[in-house]
Amino acid sequence: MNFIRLFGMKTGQVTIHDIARMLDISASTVSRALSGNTRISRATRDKVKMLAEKLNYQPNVVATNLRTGKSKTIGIVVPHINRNFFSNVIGGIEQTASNAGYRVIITQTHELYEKEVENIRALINARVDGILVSVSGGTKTYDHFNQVKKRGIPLLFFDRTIDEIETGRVMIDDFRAAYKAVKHLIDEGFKHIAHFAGPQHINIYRKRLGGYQEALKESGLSMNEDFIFFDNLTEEKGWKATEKLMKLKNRPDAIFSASDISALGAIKYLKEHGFRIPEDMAVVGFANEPFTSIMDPGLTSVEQKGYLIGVGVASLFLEEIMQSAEARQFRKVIIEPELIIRKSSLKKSR
Amino acid sequence: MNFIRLFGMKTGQVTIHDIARMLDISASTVSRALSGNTRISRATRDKVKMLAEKLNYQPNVVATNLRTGKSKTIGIVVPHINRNFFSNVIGGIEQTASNAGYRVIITQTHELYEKEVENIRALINARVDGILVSVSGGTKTYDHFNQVKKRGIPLLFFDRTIDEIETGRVMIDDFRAAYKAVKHLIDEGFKHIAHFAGPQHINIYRKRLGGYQEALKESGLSMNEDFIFFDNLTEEKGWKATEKLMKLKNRPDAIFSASDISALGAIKYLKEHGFRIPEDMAVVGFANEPFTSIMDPGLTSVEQKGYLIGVGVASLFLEEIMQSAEARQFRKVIIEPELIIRKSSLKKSR
DNA sequence: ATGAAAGCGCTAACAT
DNA sequence: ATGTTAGCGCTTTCAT
Repeated sequence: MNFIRLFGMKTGQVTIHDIARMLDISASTVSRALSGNTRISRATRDKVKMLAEKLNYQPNVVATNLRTGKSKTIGIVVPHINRNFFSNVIGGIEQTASNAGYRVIITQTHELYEKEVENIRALINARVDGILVSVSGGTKTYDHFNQVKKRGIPLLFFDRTIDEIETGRVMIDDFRAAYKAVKHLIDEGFKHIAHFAGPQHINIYRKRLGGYQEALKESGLSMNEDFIFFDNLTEEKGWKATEKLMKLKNRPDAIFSASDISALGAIKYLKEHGFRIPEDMAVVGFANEPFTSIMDPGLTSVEQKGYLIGVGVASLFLEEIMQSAEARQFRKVIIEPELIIRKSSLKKSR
Repeated sequence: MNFIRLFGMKTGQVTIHDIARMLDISASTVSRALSGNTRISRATRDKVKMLAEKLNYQPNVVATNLRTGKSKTIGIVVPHINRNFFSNVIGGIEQTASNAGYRVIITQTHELYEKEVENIRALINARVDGILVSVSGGTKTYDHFNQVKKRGIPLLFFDRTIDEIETGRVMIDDFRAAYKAVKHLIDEGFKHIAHFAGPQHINIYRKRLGGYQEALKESGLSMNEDFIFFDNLTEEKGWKATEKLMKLKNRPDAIFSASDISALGAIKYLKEHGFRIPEDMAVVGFANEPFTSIMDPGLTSVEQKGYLIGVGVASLFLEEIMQSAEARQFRKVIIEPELIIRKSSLKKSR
């Protein structure tokens, strides 16, 4: 039984030892030749590279990861992978990460705290080099995040962040986004602006309400409590809220909705009841969902720059990993939102 | 210098050796106790588990992967991660995979052959246990796929497949989808049906044209060459094609478009020129993009069941990995498409 | 029921 | 410029 083992038996794949044996040199020399950086003779390097090519050698990065303690992998945790905004963010992360030689593992929480804890644990076990999180709606305690930090793994938040935990983070300025949207309506000449504000225990919705109030205040417009709704931001709730608004004695002339989908509900109600948009009622949404450009009239909305957020948070990660754990400073990047103006909010003739 | 090393120094994380040392037993016993399956005394198992818990031990899966030659990871290759259809597929894969203890690495090709080759190589190097691919538009040669098979890594295709390579695959029946759509129009009483067919070098578009033809033939309706367009399926091309159709002496009374977006172009043209939908012209699209349900009138379209395709291809992978490489048989799963009927195609009064 | 030892494939400190 | 050696953390035979 004296076969010369030519290929790794388990995997059936070529290893540096195979190459070493065939060239009668040591494995470390092969390793050096392939990584290129160490001093090695031109001749052996060429020999090694050619043979590696010929045998179609592919390095086992699992072994490298174990040896070096790095995985060149980033873990992502999002509520839903297939929500337009998040898949744009993921696209941005993937692009930036892969340019820097990192792979990306994606997990979703479905807004469940338990799933989030489990995903974080799995990513730690996989020894990812960093974890990028948009926090689930159901998250109450933060121990799992502190675990990540305690282990020295870079943790970054995007979009849905937690103030209590010190990390790098990237988000859009919801206050300013709302301010811009309402200011635009005011500039167009609308004076009685309603707001679908959403549940106020959620951070971003509070900020959007704040921006709405600020814009009104700044322009000396009064706030009308009957004009503000705190329902969930569904299409149906948008429809119903609009119904209520239109039955008031003093109707508003514009709606700023904190979500596109409830803005859609509003528009459906208005159309069904023969009101003209924007003449009888202007509408502005939030998120710039693909359908907003397709509706008739087009729905003015706030673009949240998902792709840019992804690029930003991945870049922050790359920055952070360059620094020693002690030198780390947690940068906060606020992305300026953009108001995409369409017909649903244009009063002035142009 | 006689410190007892308590924790792995590189990673700063607890290992089975730390636990072994503290309990004065061997690492293999710890390993057994934690994996649970081998015969071990109840007492030691409990001791080990409690200490592991207390120290918050997290197994290093990289080490396990190296040792076992498996990574419990599936690689996915798609053209674009943030296209609605693909992100639904990915959602289905992620769900199914994570239930079976697999993680998922996602890569995108942006329809580029070179990117596809590179991604496949990276996934091989990462020693993923399987690779699930929806082939890029730019792919001309198949050597990179054969590499995967040669290495014994399960390879599966979904949606965009390659007939020349023997693999498990999951897709929808495009022929039947088109047939159903056109049959529906015929049943509604439309007799002169145009088709935005798309570039015919692409598999699925040929099949859709086939289904269109079959439905016409079966109903004894004649085909009119002026009614078929082979342009790219953009909104603009849909608009222009419709313009041409409406200027014909013998106009069609319905359009079946192989994509929603060009159907949208058609609808925009029709609305802008005062034609009523579906009275003057019925329209059916393909893909059931979110906007189809939001338009007015709603656009009848073919639902491609992305989530189901994801579940299907992940399940096929799990099946395949149970079998020895020799016993493998490549199952082909065809998902029955569903026609989502909305107002844009309803002639009969109801 | 438990331990000793070997090794997955790679890298890197230390030699020469 | 190259080889030797050790070890990343785990699993798994082979002993006892």
